[in-house]
Amino acid sequence: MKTPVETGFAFPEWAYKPESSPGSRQIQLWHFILELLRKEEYHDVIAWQGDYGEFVIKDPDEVARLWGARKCKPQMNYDKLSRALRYYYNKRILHKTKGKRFTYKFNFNKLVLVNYPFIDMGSGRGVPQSAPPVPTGGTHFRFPPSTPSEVLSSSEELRSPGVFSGVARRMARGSVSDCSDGTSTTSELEEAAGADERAGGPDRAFRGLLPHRLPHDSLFRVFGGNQNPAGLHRPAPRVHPESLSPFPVSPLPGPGSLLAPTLSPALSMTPTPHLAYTPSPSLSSPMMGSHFSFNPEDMKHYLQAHTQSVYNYHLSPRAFLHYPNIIVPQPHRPTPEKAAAHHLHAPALQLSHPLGQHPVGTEEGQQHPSPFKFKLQPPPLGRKHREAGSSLASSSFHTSSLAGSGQMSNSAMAGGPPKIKVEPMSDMSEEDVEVTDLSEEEELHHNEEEEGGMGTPTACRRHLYSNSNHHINGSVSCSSAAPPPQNHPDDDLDDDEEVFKTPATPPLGSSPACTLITTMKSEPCQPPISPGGTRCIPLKLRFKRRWSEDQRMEADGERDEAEDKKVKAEGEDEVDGKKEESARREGDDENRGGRDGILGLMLPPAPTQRRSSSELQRATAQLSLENASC
DNA sequence: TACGGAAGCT
DNA sequence: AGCTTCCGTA
Repeated sequence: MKTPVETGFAFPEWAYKPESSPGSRQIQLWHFILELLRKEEYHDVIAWQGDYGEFVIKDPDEVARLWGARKCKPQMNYDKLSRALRYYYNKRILHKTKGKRFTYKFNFNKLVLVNYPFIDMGSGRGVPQSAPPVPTGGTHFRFPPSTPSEVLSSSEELRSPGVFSGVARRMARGSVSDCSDGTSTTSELEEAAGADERAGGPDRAFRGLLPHRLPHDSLFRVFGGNQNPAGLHRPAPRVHPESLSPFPVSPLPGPGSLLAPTLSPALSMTPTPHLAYTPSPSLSSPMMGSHFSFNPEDMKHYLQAHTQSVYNYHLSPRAFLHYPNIIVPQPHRPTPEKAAAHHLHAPALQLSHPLGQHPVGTEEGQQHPSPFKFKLQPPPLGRKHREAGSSLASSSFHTSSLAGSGQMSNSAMAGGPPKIKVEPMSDMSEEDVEVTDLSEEEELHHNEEEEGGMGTPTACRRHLYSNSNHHINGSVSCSSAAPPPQNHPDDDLDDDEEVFKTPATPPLGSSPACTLITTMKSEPCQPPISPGGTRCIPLKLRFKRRWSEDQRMEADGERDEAEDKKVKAEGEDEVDGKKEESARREGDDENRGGRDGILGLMLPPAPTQRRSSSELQRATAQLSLENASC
């Protein structure tokens, strides 16, 4: 096995430039943390530990000092640093590992998104510059440099996945340069970096991080794995308890790896797709074939994967929509079947895929030529909100509504009430949650069926949920037929919360939509997608729904948050006290929904579509066409 | 030790 | 936006 992590991971420079800080050259704390984590020399100060993505600050004062040096804030201390970290809770970049001192955990989902912020599929020419060793020559992928300057140096920097190896370091330097502390982290880091480079160059660094060379794909995968935190399957992942990167990468290079039992379902779900799409040949191969190509299909998969990630991780679907420069080539329309086929190829993956794919993915993704803007940071709800979430309304779901949620819900719900043990909402940590999905197998079957036949991609969004967190077993499946939908038990509200929040109304399509989120809500799940081709519709619906939500979200987003907060404030006491109970009640009441997870399910009234955009329409139209084909 | 509001800075 | 600083609370 390789240690994924050894040094840490490599994020392409652009990874460090979240949309959130466009243009900002200042290093962000989380970037900095990753940087430290990546350097062995800092392992005594901060290191990966525990679950994937989980790290412990061994020497808070030192970390604070380093951070202060980097930011030229001599007054920095752990108290302040930790405040900044807490600030990330809301952004969902991090969450605290409860019960473990100075231990936090990254939400790689977001990071993942960040990783592939700009994909220009439109032009066939793009190549993933940032991508590590890219197997295939011409890919459509292109990772535009955040800044022009970066572009210049791009080749190398971008190329190396090693995070700081290239740009990051530079950035660091630049940012730090002003401060001439001697202690500045920057210099230290730089040195380290230099060492790395000398040693092997970017590639090397990269390798160090991941098992083989993990391309972005790998990263995705990893993330997925990480995400699963549930620890469900944790089996394979971590090689070294400590130095490790958050990515539990499966040792298996090829598709097999994906499928590998060890991988958690979650992995398969989220990550898998990614893998498929990833550039790296070895990894990607499973689904796509031996080599990854940036052809439309691949891209589609890729998008799907992203989508999945979004859903899985509770990222707001909006993210996709907003995705800045994603241009999906519209080559030939990918047939759903194909997508399915891909999924099928990788069994394990498949399972996961179904869910994930649909959501945005595949068809949608491909179909839409229009560029989406991606927002990395969905409006985070406060914990309380989430917890209270149940209260529901507040947040409302973002959800993903779209398909993702729908399916998810379906699958989750449909899947029969999986028994899930969920911790009180309050606790989001994945670790804590244990979920058992009784219906896993069934779900899986269903999924297969769906994919294969009905396929819809939709089917399994649920996995996302589960994957994302809770699926312990790893089996991820979506149950199409399953009866009572269960909400997903989500433990990790952080990640999931958004997901759960779905608009209550199923706007667009009511129908078939079992797949749609609607299901989640209350209706027992209707058979998700009926084999008859329903799926086509669902996609549209989903798409629309998503769109609607997206629209709504944007409009309401801030407001919602505010409301949430209010709610929280108002109801907090009550909610807190009752969280668990209420959650359960909800579950019981609705029955369909999972218990706790359900909270999220409780959806607020459906938002009305506020507006439509030409792009959307176009996309929809395209989807329709595709569907028609179905 | 941790959380999160509030205000302020860049 | 992304912290930084301060502070009250648990």
